Amino acid sequence: MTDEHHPAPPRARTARSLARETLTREIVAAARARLRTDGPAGLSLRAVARDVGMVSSAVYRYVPSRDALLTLLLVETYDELGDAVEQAEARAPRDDLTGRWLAAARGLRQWCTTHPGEFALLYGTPVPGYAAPPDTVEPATRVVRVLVGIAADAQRAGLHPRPAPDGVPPAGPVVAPARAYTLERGLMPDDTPDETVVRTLLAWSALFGAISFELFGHLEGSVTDPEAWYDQAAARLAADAGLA
Amino acid sequence: MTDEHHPAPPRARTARSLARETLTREIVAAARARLRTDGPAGLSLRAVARDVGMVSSAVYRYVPSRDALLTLLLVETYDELGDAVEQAEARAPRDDLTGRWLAAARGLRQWCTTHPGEFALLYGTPVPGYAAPPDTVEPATRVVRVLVGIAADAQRAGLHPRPAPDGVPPAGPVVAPARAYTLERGLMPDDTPDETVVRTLLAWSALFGAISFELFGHLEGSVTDPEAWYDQAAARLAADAGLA
DNA sequence: TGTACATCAGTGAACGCGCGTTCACTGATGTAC
DNA sequence: TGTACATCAGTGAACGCGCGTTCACTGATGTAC
Repeated sequence: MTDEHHPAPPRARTARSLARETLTREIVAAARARLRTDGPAGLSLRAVARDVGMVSSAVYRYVPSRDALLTLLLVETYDELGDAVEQAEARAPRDDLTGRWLAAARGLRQWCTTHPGEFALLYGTPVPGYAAPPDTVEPATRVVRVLVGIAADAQRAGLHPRPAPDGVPPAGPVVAPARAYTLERGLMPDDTPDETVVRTLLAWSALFGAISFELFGHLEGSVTDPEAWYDQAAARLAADAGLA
Repeated sequence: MTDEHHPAPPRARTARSLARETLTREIVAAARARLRTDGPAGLSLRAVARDVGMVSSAVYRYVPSRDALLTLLLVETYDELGDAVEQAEARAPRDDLTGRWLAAARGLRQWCTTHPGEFALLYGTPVPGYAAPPDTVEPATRVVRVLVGIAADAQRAGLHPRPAPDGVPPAGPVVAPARAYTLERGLMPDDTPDETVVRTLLAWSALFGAISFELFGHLEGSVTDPEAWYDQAAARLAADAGLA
């Protein structure tokens, strides 16, 4: 797991290990800043090296390759976003389900709009030639798990989403994998109806659709106050998901 | 408007002008294929030249620069997507509003999933350093105009969306620019309620959120049949927008 | 129908640039005695 | 506390590569008479 270039951090807080930590942080910070200007696909170790005032080969003491840096960024930013959404949601009173939903949704947008480069990395076009390793999967699920938690509490509180519209085929098969995932982890009560699961998934992807449209410029001309528009959208998604 | 390198096409169908047309098409086709493998940000004139069997400088007879090629691709693919959605919607009976909506939504997903490279260009991370010129704006609005058309017919048919949830601030200011846009172009009746406009915008961005999640890999693990899931989502968005 | 000139398509070399990554080297820091 | 050796951080040069774009040139096509 360790090799000569990337040893496990020693237990002693030596000057060297402290310097290593700061410089690693500086490199990651510079890389994140670069995301905004150059885009995830344009991320360059040499540019990052210049930004932190190192010669390009020196960053290889800290990061084994460009792909590894991308992975580092993915994990760190997925986690940071997860933290932001969890903390925003946690601030709302437990029994105010709509309030919790709106808080989570706003926390989500808040983080994304203040970190557009990172948003592009996480939710924009995947970087060609780069395949995210399995360690990025768990951090990537944190946002949707917050939403699932709210839906689960709504289910426990006896609230139910709107019934499926007429003529729609049963949602069971469609949501089976998602249901299995949440049940295995005890994220939802066993008796959660299919409709709740569909609605949660729909609301989740709809929130990201709204943010993606804002950040990628598709609201230009039709929405001048994206924050207010997002709030309107989030409130309706909450109501449709049966949170009130 | 014309210069020595990019003259207006002559009226006569000379061998030269025919060759020019085919080769231009080949270049654009090769560029579109490249989008899938290299991503929009990685689009390279030299790679395209290789693909069409030309020396790199030769493509400058057909396309003045890489940015111009991007613009060409944007306009062509926005228009192709617009055609696809319009035609899909046009095949449904006029008075079946939900049917028209579902047809449009499916046509949208169908085109996007069969053209993932182009989808990334249109709706993924914007290409750093490239600013889309104004001529791309009109083609970009064609999809939402189809949805607005359906909502307008629903309004004319006396159908109304669900009322806004309790406690939500008035949507009027938020949708004012969108309403102005549609009114100027006669796309919606004057008396269309704010709620219809919000719901249409929400449904529009939610559809793209769903497609973006599918194509960019965010449904992995939670949805195994993205087409069926999309249908479920689209049906609910239609119902919530008051189409039935 | 034939010729003379103008236009255009495609070539190949070149420009200056940036990229990821490796490697032998230096000097500083850490560790064991 | 001091010394000897091992580890590590950072340097600078180099590798082979791809990029967008320009330019002088050639041969083929088109047009005017």
